[in-house]
Formats: sequence, C-alpha cells, structure tokens
Amino acid sequence: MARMNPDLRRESIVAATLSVMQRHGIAATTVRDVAAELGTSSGLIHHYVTSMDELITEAFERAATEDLERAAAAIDSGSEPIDRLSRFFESYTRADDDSGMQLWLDAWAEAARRPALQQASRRLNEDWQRLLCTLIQDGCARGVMSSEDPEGAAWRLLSLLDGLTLQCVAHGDTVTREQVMIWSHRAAEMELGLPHGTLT
Amino acid sequence: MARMNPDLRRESIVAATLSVMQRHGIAATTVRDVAAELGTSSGLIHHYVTSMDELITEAFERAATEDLERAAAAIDSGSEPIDRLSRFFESYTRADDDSGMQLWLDAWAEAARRPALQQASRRLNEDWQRLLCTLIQDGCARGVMSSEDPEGAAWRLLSLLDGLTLQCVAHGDTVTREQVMIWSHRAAEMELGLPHGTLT
DNA sequence: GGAGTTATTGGACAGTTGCGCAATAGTGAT
DNA sequence: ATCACTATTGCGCAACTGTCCAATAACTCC
Repeated sequence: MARMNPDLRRESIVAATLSVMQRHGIAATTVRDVAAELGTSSGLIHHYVTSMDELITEAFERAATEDLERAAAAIDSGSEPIDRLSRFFESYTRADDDSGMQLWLDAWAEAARRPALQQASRRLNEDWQRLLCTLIQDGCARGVMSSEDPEGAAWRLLSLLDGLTLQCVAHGDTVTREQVMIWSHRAAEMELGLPHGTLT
Repeated sequence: MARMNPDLRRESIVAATLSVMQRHGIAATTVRDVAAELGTSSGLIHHYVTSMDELITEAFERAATEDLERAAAAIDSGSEPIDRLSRFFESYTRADDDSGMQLWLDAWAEAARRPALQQASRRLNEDWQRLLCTLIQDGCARGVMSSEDPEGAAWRLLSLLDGLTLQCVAHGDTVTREQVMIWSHRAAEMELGLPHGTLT
C-alpha cells in the first residue's frame, strides 16, 4: 500500500473501523476486518493504535460526536425556541438512518464489557441531554416554554425518544417512525406547557 | 457427573446458560462457561443442543418469559386497577435489577443481526406492552383511569421506562433508580388522567 | 546518487471459540 | 449376569481473536 501521511492514515483507519462497525456491529469488529476494509495489512492498525478497544471507542466517539454537532448546527439555524425544538426532534429521528441508532444499541450493550466505551457513551449521552436542556432553559427564559425541572425534562424526553426508536430499529415495526414523531412531539408539548399541535 | 434424566438435564443446561448470560452478557457466553457453571464437561452441552445460537436464544426466551410471568402474577395479586398499575412498575423496575436489563440491552443490539433472537425479543416486548395495555383498558372500563389510546399509552410508558432504565444500567448513574421510579410514575399519572401522587 | 527515517508488511504467537467424536460409564431390561 | 442403550467424558480440530515484531520498502534530506 502507498505510504500515507500519518494523520490522514489514522483518519482513514478510524473511518474504516466505523464502517465495519456499522456493518457487523461493535462486538464483531476485528482488526483483520478493518485492515481488509482499508486494503492494508493488519499489522498497520497497531502501528497507529495501541489496542482494539481504543480504536472502537474512538470510532464510536467520532460518529456520535458528528451526529451531535450536526444536530447542534441544525438547531442553531433556527432562532425561535419552538423552531429550535422542532429541529432537535427532526435531527434526532432521521428516518433514513438506522445505522446511527444501531451503533448506540451496540454501545449501550457493550458498555458493561468495555470501560473506555462506557465512558464515551456516557459522556455523549450527557452531551445530548445538555443540548436539549439548554434549549429548554432558553425557551423558558424567553417565556415560550415552561418547566419546573429542565434537567429532568431533557432526560425524560430523550429517554422516551430512545425507548421508542429502539423498538423501530431492533424490532422492525412494533412502533412506526411516524408514531415516534407524533408521540415525542406530544410528550414535549405536555412537558413544556405548549399548546397541542405546536410542534409540526 | 451423575447421569441425569434427559429432560431435566436439558432444563439445567438452559438454566445454567441463563445465569452465565446474566453475569457476562450474551456476547460473552461460551460453551465452556456454561459447562463450568453446570459442573460438567463441555461436550455434554452439544449432546443436547445443536448450536450455541440456539441455546442462547432459548435461554433468553426463557428468562424474559419468566420475568413476564412473574410480573403478571404480581399484578394479579392486586384487585384495584391503580394498585395493579403500581405493582406493574414495581416488578418492571425490579426485573431491571441489573442483570435482567443487561440481557435486554444485548438482545436489542443483536436483534438486527440474529433473526431468531429478534423474533423472541420482539414477541416478548409486545407481550409486555399487551400486559400493560390490558391493565390500562381495565382501569378505563372501571372508570378509574382515562385514555384515548391505551395501545399507544402502553408503548409510551414502556419506552420511557426502557429509555430511563437503560441509562441506569449502561452508564451507572446518569439517571438514578429513584428518578426512574418517580418520573415513570408521574408520566403514568399524566397519561392516564390520575391525580398527582396517586402512585406510591 | 546515498543515508536515515518510518510507514507498511506478513507472519508468529498464545489465547480463545464452537463443534465433533471415539471412548467410557451409568442404567434398566432380560 | 449380560445385554443394549445412551448420558457423559475429555480431548482434538480448525478457525478465529488481539498483539507483537523483524523485515521490507517508500519517502525525505543531504
């Protein structure tokens, strides 16, 4: 394989790892699979990464961070709190993308066995909660939302969303994507004192 | 090891598999672990079971079914709908002790890649939903609860519970067990038109 | 050009996995 | 007591895993 700039190479290794993870799942991602995906030898991976656990954690972290940043950007393109909330839901439940949620399912399951992954998963979950929480606090400060407990409200809405989406992704159609959207909108309206139908 | 009645032996193998699964998770359950748990040779397992996949699926199915039956029994020991609902929450969050929930996390993650496991996981999830749904419908029929959509209400409450408990089990204490209890009680009260504080 | 650096290779290693199979040893019937 | 039956053994096998390492080859600088 052609010699490559170390930074780019590391980048490409993480990217290859991510795509293997999405195809086979975190538990079934091996050094050799990553090397094959990359078209290099397996030894190369350990020249850039000290352990497989570290690599998997980094790949997950990267994917989840990108999702989070994409959501934050989508939210920031709206100015009104209600609009921003709407954008939050929209970016959280991307209908075309099962792989994102599947990655989270893998991460939650593997967290018990991989301390590094657990730490990353936990941190990113908290980041999502914080994103929603500040959005709610902003809405309250501007007087268009009301909540006695924005922290808790964020956890409740996020958990409802996770629990519902989980059914979609893991079981096919026990719960439909449309129901996830409608029900989480309704929950947010009740939780934040919004008139029914406020969220599209 | 003493010779044993084939039916009992098969039973004991599934039971041993289950306890290993609860301790180490689905992905980390091996033939040799099960044999060690049982105190027999590893070869014996394959004398009763054609593949490891089959054994794991069967053990998961058994575990979840037992949890479900335990919950149903706990509910049936109450007569008033509110009391029965209270018992439902109690048995659901206790089943999530830790080991039980880890099993579900593993199952949800693996479901997309293992059809047999997906089928079992899906069926059991739907059973839980049905249990809660009939409980709600009963409460409505007796005039102590109100819901326009018992089916959906059951999915929403269950998913909230799953999402919250998931945080407890996967991440330690992002959300505490007490919060799970309080928040899901509150959600049920709002969802079913019960006065605040109705559920203990 | 040649020399030094280092990205890359491909295989060795010790560990694990699910599974198969000949041999052994209980068990009940005759 | 001898038989057929089969539960049980424990090892062997091939395939896989993460990790490591000497050899190689590509690149930069002089």
